[in-house]
Amino acid sequence: MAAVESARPQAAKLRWGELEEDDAGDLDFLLPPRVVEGPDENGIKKTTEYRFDEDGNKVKVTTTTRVRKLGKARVSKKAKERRNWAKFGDAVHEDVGSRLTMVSTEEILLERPRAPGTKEEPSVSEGLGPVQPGAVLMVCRTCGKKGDHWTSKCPYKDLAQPPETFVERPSTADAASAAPGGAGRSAYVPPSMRGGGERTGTEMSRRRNDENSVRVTNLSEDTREPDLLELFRTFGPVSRVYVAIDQKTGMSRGFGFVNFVHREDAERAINKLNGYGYDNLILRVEWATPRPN
DNA sequence: AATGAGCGA
Repeated sequence: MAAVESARPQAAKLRWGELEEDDAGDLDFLLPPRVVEGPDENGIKKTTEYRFDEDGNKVKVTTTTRVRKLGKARVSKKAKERRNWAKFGDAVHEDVGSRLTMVSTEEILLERPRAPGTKEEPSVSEGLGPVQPGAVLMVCRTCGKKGDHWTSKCPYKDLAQPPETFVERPSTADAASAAPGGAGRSAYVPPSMRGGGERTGTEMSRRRNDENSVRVTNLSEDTREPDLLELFRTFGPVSRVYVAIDQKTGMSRGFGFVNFVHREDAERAINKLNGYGYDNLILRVEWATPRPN
């Protein structure tokens, strides 16, 4: 660095990036200027320039390039073919060739818990008689009843199939998605649970339920709940799947639980899948012992 | 080898 500065004091004014220049760079003024010819009618451009090579010898460099004519982009055969397709969709009403790209007007409906602008939970006080102030948040997550009892005290909590008499409880999956925010419980339907129909009466619940609970261990670390569901649903309606996740790492802990609506299905699943090779590992499938609360 | 999270007065 010091040597450079003493030899060529003006280099001190250069920024570090400019110092990266080839040493000969400073002597460029000794070279003839660059000459560019063309491009001619064929798009051929010739450039003649001079530089110093690494040994300090003057070298003449001529470059010939073909310049693509403006607006004459190369189009692949396939693309040309596509241009001859008959117009379809919204483009059938367009003049041929007027536009190659159409803006889609297709409506895509997104499911969301509550559409913006709609009101939240109906007020607790409506029609429920006297409600303790401060009890507004007391909504049973099992039956949806407000201001009456906590989930843990729900009279229906042990019922596999909640009675149809539940207040404000949509009885079908369709009703659940058609009335976002209106029901007493979350209207969100996980993707794997959407599209009701077949599943009537076997509603998957996030709620813990120890009925017909099957413990699955020796799961590979990338087995997720949908995978478990796929595997076990062939035995009958599954009310819940759970894969234990390490809260710190977010990784599977290698075990999970599957709850069946019917005990016989659980039993068949255990008999069939215990010792079953899945994702390079041998599954262990057994009855789960209920966890103490 | 291994037994789940959330959701509160």
